[in-house]
Amino acid sequence: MFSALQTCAKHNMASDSVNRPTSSVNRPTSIKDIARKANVSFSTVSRALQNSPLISRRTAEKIQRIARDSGYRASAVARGLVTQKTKTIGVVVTSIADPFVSEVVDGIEECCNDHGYSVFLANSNADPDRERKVVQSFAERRVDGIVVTSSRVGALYIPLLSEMRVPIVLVNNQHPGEFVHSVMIENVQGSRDATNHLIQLGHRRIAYVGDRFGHQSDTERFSGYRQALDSAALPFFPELVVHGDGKSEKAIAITEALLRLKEPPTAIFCYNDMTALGVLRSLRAQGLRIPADISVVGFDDLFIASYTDPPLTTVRQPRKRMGLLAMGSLLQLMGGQNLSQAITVAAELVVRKSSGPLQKDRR
Amino acid sequence: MFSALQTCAKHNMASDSVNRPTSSVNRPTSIKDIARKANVSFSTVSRALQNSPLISRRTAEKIQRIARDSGYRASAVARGLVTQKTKTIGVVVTSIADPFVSEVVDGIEECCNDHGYSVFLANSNADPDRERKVVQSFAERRVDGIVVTSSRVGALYIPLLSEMRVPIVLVNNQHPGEFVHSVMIENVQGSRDATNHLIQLGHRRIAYVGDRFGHQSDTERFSGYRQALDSAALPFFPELVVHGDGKSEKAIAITEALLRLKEPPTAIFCYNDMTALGVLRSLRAQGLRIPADISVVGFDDLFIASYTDPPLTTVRQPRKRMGLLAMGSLLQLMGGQNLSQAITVAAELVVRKSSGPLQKDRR
DNA sequence: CGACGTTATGCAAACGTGTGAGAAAATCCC
DNA sequence: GGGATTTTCTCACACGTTTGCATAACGTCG
Repeated sequence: MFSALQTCAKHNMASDSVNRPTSSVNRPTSIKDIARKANVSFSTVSRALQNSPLISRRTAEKIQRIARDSGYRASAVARGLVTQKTKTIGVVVTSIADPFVSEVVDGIEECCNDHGYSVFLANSNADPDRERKVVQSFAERRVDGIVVTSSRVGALYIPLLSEMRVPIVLVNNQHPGEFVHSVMIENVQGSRDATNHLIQLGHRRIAYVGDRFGHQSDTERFSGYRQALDSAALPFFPELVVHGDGKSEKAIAITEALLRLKEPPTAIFCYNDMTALGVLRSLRAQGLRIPADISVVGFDDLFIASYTDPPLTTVRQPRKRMGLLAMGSLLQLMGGQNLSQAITVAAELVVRKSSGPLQKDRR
Repeated sequence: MFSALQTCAKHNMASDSVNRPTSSVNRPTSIKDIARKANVSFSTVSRALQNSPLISRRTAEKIQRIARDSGYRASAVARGLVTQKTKTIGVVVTSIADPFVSEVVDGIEECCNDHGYSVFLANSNADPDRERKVVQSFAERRVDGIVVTSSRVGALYIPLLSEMRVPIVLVNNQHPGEFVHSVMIENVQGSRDATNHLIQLGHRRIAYVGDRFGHQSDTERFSGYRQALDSAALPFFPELVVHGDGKSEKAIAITEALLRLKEPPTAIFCYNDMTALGVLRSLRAQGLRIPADISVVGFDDLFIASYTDPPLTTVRQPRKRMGLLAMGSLLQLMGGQNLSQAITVAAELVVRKSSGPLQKDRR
């Protein structure tokens, strides 16, 4: 047996030194090249570069110098094959061009970079098929973990999660469910704060322009609006609640309809800033002064919110921090810890110039 | 020799079947698992899954069925190791949260996805050190190509490029140089069109609010502005040219100074939309009507441009298309083709409501 | 019936790294 | 000075694929 192994080894080495000179494809310098230059075996090189205590300082320093001088970069793919860890995570987003998403990704990337991970980015375009394909590609890449942002198909991940054995964290997902880990904004508290703010300014007829009916975040924000009305003992007017689609065009038509009511609202709380943008434009087109004639409040605090005319009062989602938190959870999960709780993040009311007391006199 | 190989093989197989049951780490199913289930060698499985003509239809179908049923995903990392192609590209951006950048990345990602590539995303935060580290990490990952967006340190890549042998494409880079491939917006043409537009509206005193002095894109946009004045035989007033920093706060102060001139401009052409945002806000604060009293034109056509009051006339950069083009070039380069030309993309004037003829009478 | 193509499959060598086991060398202790 | 111990390094295997080459199975033809 022993002699067989010997022969085997010799054969390997022979074929090795025969093959080497024919490397016309110009591979990147490998650990073997360094070993040859340093006159040690390549496993010594491997240990030296990891600062293993098994290697003497002198040898280690010599090897490290040679490696540096010859611009050697250890292959992460070879390392990943043997360690079964790629130090890689996959990020699935609906669209990276969405400003909400891109800031979350900013946070994720920063955290990854600090911990030696690289991030694979993939758009799903909100298409479940595409989303499935993307996750499969992550499976082939053998990512160590996955973050999914703003997906509407969280349920999809439950079977996938059991199939590929990597942790998944969802950010602002539609149905966070119980099987997966998630980071969520406090929709209820945020919109309660926003509505309370309007109530304190003296408003009694406050409209809510929502997203499509049935979407979880819309339901939650509406619920915060109701809670604020109730705890102020204000009446709820069903005709002041309208469903949009989270975009500004639709909001324009909706606003016109609201203004045509016998008793129009004196304030409009919007599902998000994009909706508020449409509302603002429509109000201006009608010649109304903001906030003297009518107040507007948004949700998200997109970058644009401080540049509207007047600057928009809105509810801030700390997007980058949410990305950091998601990645923090993922790191813990990948480290084998078993946290089960979903993280929620407080939403912060940002008061600007689009909300104020009603001023009928000056009309 | 032959018997040595035999022994070697037997040894391998023996150790293999001994080790297998101890796999308590729960690895993903590998090609060998499939081979065992299908009662064929694992190389047959490999060929069957690639639809190699060497495998009979019957066997191939059987294997494919088994693979599908057991949720097998071939390891891209193992494949990458042997093929020396990872089907992976690296994207370096200054900040993914920048709306310009994120749309370029959107285009890149789309193109990658269509061609079976995955994208590694990394922020450089405009820090050259960080940028170097990021590229080194890409080198370790053995990416097949690199795209860099909006970097100010293009020169950095020339040595790096020769060290790691992968093609690089730059998008809107500061100094595209001659050694690398790039996609650039037509700054000169774009700002010439914008300035001409103002001239045709009857403006004679047109200010230019630039970026920091010395930045290439600023120099080019200023040059387009000069060309338009010259070819219309209009005088050039140095006092109407001011350097900002591409952000809106600075633009506010600059605008105030411009209005304090003995003969203030009747139109302001801005280096970018962010600058224009500051200009608009400042003009509004002074009680000026736009465009009746003064016209404003931006550059970039950020999403926000159509939501300002009034909507901003600006020059569009087709960001997503630039991403697609960059990735298209990269695909060709990775395919071994040797394109040497830099791609330039036409900028398109988008006329909205912030520009118009002067109306002194109605003041 | 044997020589010879074809076709379908298996074998084994890579790819570049990590790592446990053990050999060799150096050092120490009595 | 010889064995014990420590230090330093090497061997060989593994990770999960792809792929050139060998070969077995199966006609086909002279």
